[in-house]
Amino acid sequence: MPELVLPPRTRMTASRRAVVDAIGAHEGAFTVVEIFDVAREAHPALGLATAYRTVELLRRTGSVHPLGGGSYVRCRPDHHHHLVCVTCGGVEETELCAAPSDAELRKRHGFRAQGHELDIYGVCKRCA
Amino acid sequence: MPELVLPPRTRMTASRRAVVDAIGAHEGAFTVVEIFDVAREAHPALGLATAYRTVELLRRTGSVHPLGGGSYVRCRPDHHHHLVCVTCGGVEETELCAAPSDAELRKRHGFRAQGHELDIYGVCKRCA
DNA sequence: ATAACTGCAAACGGTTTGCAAGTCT
DNA sequence: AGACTTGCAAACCGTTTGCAGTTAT
Repeated sequence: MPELVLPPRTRMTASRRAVVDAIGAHEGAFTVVEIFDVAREAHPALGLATAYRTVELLRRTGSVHPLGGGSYVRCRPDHHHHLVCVTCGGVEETELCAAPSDAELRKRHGFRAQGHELDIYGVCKRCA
Repeated sequence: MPELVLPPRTRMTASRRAVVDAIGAHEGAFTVVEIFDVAREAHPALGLATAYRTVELLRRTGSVHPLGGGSYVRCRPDHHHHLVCVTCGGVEETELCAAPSDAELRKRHGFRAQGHELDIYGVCKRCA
């Protein structure tokens, strides 16, 4: 289970607890607004700006990863991808990640995604 | 070479030509604003809204694919991904696609992406 | 002739920011 | 006390839309 960690010198307050717990309980990709709606049930005074700020803190520690289009996923320790150089054959790892959203896969294919593997082909820095 | 095709009942005008040509000449991922800037050199009267509308037309025919975060790629005919069911082992294809942007890979890793392969694992519709 | 298309400017919606009040240590 | 955090509302910015004039077929 990946941990959801805040950066140093930050406090775990009731507002942040609500946001972190909502993310921890969520399956698959999420948007800040989705998390906000859930977190507000536990902590009705929560403001949307605080939800955005808390997700940003989690992103800084690498606890969550933006997929683009406003959606995020919790990062898993074993979740990384490969940059394969077509010139020298070298393989490098990257934590950069993007994949079709769970919602889109569900809607278009009835498919419930659990994880993915991504290999990117191109020319590495040394060969460029 | 993937074709850039407009939907039926649409006209190929000078404005659209400029946008389509700019996309055709572009390598890798692009944003609408980037394409707009290039297309406007060929057709200075071009409006930003028309650039957005034209990219949307190309998306409808599957000629380009949104990656999220506002960036797009031209779709290639051989560019599709796999949905692998962890229950029955079946493999389904999808045209849904997302990958880290070329710009991000370049900035973070000095890597020049050319293509990628993506396998998504989960539970298919029949097994759900 | 007429349905499609255009640029413009205003509207929109998600995200960020400034700030004065409140809270944790 | 003092740094950190909050919710609010205003600002921001990329994108979409309404519209009156123009163009392709």
